[in-house]
Amino acid sequence: MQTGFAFTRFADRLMSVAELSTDDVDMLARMPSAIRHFASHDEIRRPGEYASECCVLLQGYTCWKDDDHSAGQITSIHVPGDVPDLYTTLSPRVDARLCALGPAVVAFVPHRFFRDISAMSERLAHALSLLALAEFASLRNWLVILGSCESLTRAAHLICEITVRLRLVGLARDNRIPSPFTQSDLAAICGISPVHANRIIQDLRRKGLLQWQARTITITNWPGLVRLAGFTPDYLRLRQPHLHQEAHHSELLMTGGEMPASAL
Amino acid sequence: MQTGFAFTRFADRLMSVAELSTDDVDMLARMPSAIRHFASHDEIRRPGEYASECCVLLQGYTCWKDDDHSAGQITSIHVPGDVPDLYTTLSPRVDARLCALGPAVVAFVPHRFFRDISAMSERLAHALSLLALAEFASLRNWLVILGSCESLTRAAHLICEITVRLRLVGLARDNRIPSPFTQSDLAAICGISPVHANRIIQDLRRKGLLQWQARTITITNWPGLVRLAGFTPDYLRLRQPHLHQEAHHSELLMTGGEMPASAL
DNA sequence: CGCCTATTTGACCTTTCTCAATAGATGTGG
DNA sequence: CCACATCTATTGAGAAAGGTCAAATAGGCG
Repeated sequence: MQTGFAFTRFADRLMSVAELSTDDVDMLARMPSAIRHFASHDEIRRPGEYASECCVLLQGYTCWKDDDHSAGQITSIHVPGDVPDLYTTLSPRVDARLCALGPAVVAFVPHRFFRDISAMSERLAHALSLLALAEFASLRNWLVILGSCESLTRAAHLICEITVRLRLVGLARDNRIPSPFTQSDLAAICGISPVHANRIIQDLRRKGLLQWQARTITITNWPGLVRLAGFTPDYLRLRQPHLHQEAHHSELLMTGGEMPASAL
Repeated sequence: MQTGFAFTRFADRLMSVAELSTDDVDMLARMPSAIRHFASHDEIRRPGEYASECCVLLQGYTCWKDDDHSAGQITSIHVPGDVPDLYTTLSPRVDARLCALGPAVVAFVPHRFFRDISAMSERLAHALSLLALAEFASLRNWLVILGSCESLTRAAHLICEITVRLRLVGLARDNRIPSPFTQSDLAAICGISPVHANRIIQDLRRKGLLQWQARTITITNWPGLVRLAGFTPDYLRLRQPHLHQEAHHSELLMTGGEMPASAL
């Protein structure tokens, strides 16, 4: 993951769900931010806090973690460009724990900024709404996965989703994604035990779908992974610019040019 | 469940998350609505639809159901006063199936109404935001339950949640809640097979926690059910009016006067 | 009464968990 | 650069939870 100006990943993310004008992007470019670095498993937000700014993730991964019910279940993960606590602009109380999954770089952006750009551009206001709705839809989709898929499918789906979301902001162009998190982290996302997570990963390796070494996951058979996961990116509520939906999806799901849409 | 004017349950629901003035309530009372009745498992909204009004549930239960991944996993259920598709005011596209769980009565209220009251009352606008956030938090909580609890706990938690949510809008004052849905419906919520759901319910009965007959669940040991479920209503993001948090919770969790807060 | 749907039961199988131990990697201070 | 401490990954074995299939039973309703 390479560094750009603070706003660029966020702008990419917004444009993945809504169309923006160049004026809008210019406004985003004026995003004020205090940049902080976190080490793996550092706590970025804690339950009960009152936030006056939002966290725009610049590099790495973060997740919302719930500690209440025994296991530290992870409810969502975030990639660069995401704003995990965007909802605090509506009600500032934080009700879960935001943690870094691996080293992470975060820009703290005052709520005021989001209010200002919403007031200045109808289009940006709408884009922010869509971003929030996309997170809602993602959460619902993950709930479906947890409720109705076995663990192998869950893990495969997770890796597909991370890959596609990274691509949306210009990362993971090859089929390699950074995996600075542990297998236990993956287990906490998928709702399975760490031991079982390990067996699942070995299974994915044995099936020739991916490798996981040196803190990097290399997907060696993307169409196979997509098929195993039953992955379709509809739920990400992506804008489909100038493209028929199927064509757009196949583009996202392609491994770099070799795979026809029929692979779905 | 008894019928009132269309807006009353909705007003109760809003007041469970935010304080409203009498003016605000008067505005709600002018809610225009087209009332429709649905039979069990009827489809109220279907994926791909574009909504121009919201569904305010008046009587019965509804749920969002996802058909994509094999089993028809249910992602959330709603009680009277809830507005399952409130988010369509931000983006009208419906992306799941809204179904009646048992006979249900729904008021269709134009988006325009919600926009109008938001424009007229800052307080109401905020209340609507909080309502949306509460749904988000509920979803996240349910995801934690699915990811980290075994099926007995899931079912117990579900019944606790339904009971408390009914109480918020003045229903289920005794420890009886209507259960017009099938055990298969419960299974689709808890992410388990219908056969297993049946065994779980029998388990709850055998433990003396509840009865389920004549389309009614009678909770015979509320503190026991709460303890088994590890249920705490924090995630519902309820307003705690004039009460210390613990006191408020114990009030909600009480069976009608006999149970001290220490039961938690 | 008879049909249809929902609930219940039993048997068997698969998935997943837990516990416990081993091996590998990473990082730190000497 | 090594030795040690620590965290992470891996493996095995036994047990628990949950799924599937099939059949029997019980309600509800025309």
